[in-house]
Amino acid sequence: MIKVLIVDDDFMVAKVHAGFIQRTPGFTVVGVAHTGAQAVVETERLQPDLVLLDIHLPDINGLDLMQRLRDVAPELDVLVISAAREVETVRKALRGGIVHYLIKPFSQKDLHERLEHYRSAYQGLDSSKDVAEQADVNRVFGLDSAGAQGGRPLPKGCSVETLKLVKGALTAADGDLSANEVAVQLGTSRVSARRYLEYLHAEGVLEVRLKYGVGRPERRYVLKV
Amino acid sequence: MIKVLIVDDDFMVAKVHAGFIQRTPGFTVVGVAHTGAQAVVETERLQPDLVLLDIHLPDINGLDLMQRLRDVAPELDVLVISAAREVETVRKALRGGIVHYLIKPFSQKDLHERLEHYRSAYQGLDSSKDVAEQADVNRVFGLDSAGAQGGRPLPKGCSVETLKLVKGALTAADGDLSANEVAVQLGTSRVSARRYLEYLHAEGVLEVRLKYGVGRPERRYVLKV
DNA sequence: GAAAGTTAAGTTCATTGAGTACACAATTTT
DNA sequence: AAAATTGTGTACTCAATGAACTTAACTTTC
Repeated sequence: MIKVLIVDDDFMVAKVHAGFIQRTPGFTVVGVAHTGAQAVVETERLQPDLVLLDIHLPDINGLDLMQRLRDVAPELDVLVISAAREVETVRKALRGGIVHYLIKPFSQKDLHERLEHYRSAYQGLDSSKDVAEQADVNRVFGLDSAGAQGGRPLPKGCSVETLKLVKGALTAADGDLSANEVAVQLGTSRVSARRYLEYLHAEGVLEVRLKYGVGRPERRYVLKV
Repeated sequence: MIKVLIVDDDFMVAKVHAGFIQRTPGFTVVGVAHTGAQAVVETERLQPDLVLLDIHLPDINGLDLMQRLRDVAPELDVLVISAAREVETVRKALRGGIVHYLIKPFSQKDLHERLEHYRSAYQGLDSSKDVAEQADVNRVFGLDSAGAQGGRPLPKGCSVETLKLVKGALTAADGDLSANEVAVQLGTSRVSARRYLEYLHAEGVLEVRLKYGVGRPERRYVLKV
């Protein structure tokens, strides 16, 4: 569980963020601070993994606060959330080694994406490994060619929604599935199921095994690795 | 022209890097340093925009050196190039606000990509602008592709009133609704209903399920739990 | 070992809803 | 009062799917 501390002077905003993060699987809100002083105290006490930091605070500039928090907890990661969009502020924050800089107002989806990215990128780089691969570092900087849907734009005649369903079916399945089985499971036609399966196969996500019997052999699809 | 300082204890390596960067349009090598002490002096004297920094140095740890360089030139960006792949070293560097961390050995292509990225991302965020857009920040983190959706205050051509009606319809509905059903219920056109529904979907408020039948599948919208 | 038999893969295209471009009317700004 | 702006609708094009079909890759039979 990734422990998050929210730092925002606006009570309502802090509450909303807290609620959202609490509902995000894998994340838990361990505390909320409304001033820089509180933030330092809470960081020391709670040792969060991640701080959601608003730049605008009553007692101290958020960027300076960031340095203080790092003194208290060197392992701390910071996600800046701010309405401040002056280039100098942003650049300074970037040089401070932040996880991301979200400019208000942003949608729940934006925040959700950043949290997911944090989990997969930064946390994949933790104690479970001793040495990092270049791929791990690239992931942090968003160069993850495979992972999310950021990649190439699906062939014409395909939808993200259906693709997800197909992936889901394969993940849920214990072993391999035929196009027909996938179709039945999703409620689509075999033709559609096949479209997506072959797409995933072309992408290198799936492996195909032939199952022989009477008649033409059946193509059975399995997720790789 | 982006001024680059190379810091590497190996003379040959430094020379190779320098040659490569010199040949990269838009970049120029202003100096080379082989020790941490030299690096500090040269940084102060030459005021480079970017430092190519090897972690392994004879007189000081590269990560500590980075802090010193920042003291001398706060505007400095750092691209770490190192054979060091201990996770702790990498994480520490990331928290130090580096531009990227390239693990040796790497190809010229890798370096070239990082330089191009630096130019388009970081330099696009310089004095020419006063305020940054979310898109600018995303570019730094390599999210230039899909990230769009800048303004939260509703897309052009939408009203809060209608938005509320749409939300209301969804809340009242027991299950999911199609754009058409929402339209009929509100007395608006399907197009308008869709506008709001897709907006809510982009916001992450709604979920879309496809209902398959003959012909193109129907998008059915449900409020997320 | 060729022909027949069997089963599923692969293709075509009608169908139906999604998505877009632009026109329009009601505002607000100049 | 002319011009820009905004929220909506009309009329269209495009896209995701499945039914019906043809083709392919095997096994079995003689």
